Amino acid sequence: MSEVTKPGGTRAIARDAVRARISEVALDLFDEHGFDNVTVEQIAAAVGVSPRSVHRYFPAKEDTVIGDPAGWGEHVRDQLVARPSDEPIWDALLASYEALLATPGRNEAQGRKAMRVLGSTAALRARNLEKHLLWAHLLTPIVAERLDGDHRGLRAEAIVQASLACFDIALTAWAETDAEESSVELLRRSFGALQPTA
Amino acid sequence: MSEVTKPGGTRAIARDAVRARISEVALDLFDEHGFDNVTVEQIAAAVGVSPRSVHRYFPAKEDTVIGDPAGWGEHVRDQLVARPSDEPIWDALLASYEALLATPGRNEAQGRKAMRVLGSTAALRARNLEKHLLWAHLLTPIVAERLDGDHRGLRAEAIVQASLACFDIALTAWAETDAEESSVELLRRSFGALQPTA
DNA sequence: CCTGATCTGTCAGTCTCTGCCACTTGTGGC
DNA sequence: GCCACAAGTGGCAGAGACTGACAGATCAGG
Repeated sequence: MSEVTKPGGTRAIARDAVRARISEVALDLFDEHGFDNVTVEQIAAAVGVSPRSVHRYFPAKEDTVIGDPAGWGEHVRDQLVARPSDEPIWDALLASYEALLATPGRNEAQGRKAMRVLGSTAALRARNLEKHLLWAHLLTPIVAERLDGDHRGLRAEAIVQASLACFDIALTAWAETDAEESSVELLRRSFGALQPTA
Repeated sequence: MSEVTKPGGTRAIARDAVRARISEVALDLFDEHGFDNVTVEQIAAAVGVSPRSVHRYFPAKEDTVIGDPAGWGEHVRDQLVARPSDEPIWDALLASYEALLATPGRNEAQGRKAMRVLGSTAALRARNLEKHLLWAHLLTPIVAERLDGDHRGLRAEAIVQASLACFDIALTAWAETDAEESSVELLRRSFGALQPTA
């Protein structure tokens, strides 16, 4: 994503800008009226393009909120593989997620708004689930490699899914509180709930 | 559901039968051609009713596969509240899910087919997620009551979501294997993955 | 048999999403 | 500066899921 001065770049720049603008306008409308009460036609009108073009930038209405899942998933995976192999698996996962949350360049208010809208609409929760499944596919083999004993595949899947659940709960809680607590703090707390012994 | 000879019951019986028939036919079609490649019109034609009637029995196409989530969720909740209050929370949850899986009157082949179709389609996974959220809303307050210390709400949520993830993973694995292992066995194993210390 | 409630089908309409085609606009070569 | 080509855009038509309204059919109970 975002090459360094790609040949013929002005067009790509314009495209990215339009894409960001659609996403921004859509999020505002969703936050105000609710996802289901806003039509693609309204978004298009607010941005100043045709409904057809909105669908060219975003295959589905939900994608205006979710964004690009694959990129962040690979980021988490890279963090996880970089962890020392003798580290407890839960610590490694927690650290990987923390690195993601600590990534700069993320607008706090915008992020909260996105999470709020996301949590309040079934269609968006569904898209978020697909993102999690994508992440799980990336993380599970790595986790399985670090386990001993039988049934590593199943156990790795359980661990990854459970950790993703914690991640989600932490972000949801973070979106609902008013900046009183950091997302990292909430993430650690939800992770801690699964390990009363640690 | 299914009262004992409800007054004016013949109509209710017919209704339940038609409902079951639609669900059965739809599941077969989905399993053969894929969920997205089967239209409501085709299901209606195969059953012998109008498309409008199919939507009368099932608000959404996905509901023909998922069935009634609320009923089973309440069943699990009842199991959980009946557990001794000094039992470790994970044991109580495991036992509650086990009781659900052990419920008789569930066609094994039909169940596997439903889980197989469910796992292979995004729209159905989404509906399944909504079921889980419904269950989570029922179970979380009960779990929170059994916890000590701070942040019981968040911790209870993490525990419930993680346990539901285990439940789902076990059922998915069960649907993919060929009757070699019982669903209860797989459930215990996935639960065990989260408690290496126990 | 008749009355009223329930069930069903048909029709029209909304909304998301997808091809298709024509038109405009920016890009690069000459 | 001009021109061919690619990329972006808009309008149109259509599929498919779902909803509301209306009219006819069906069945329980008096």
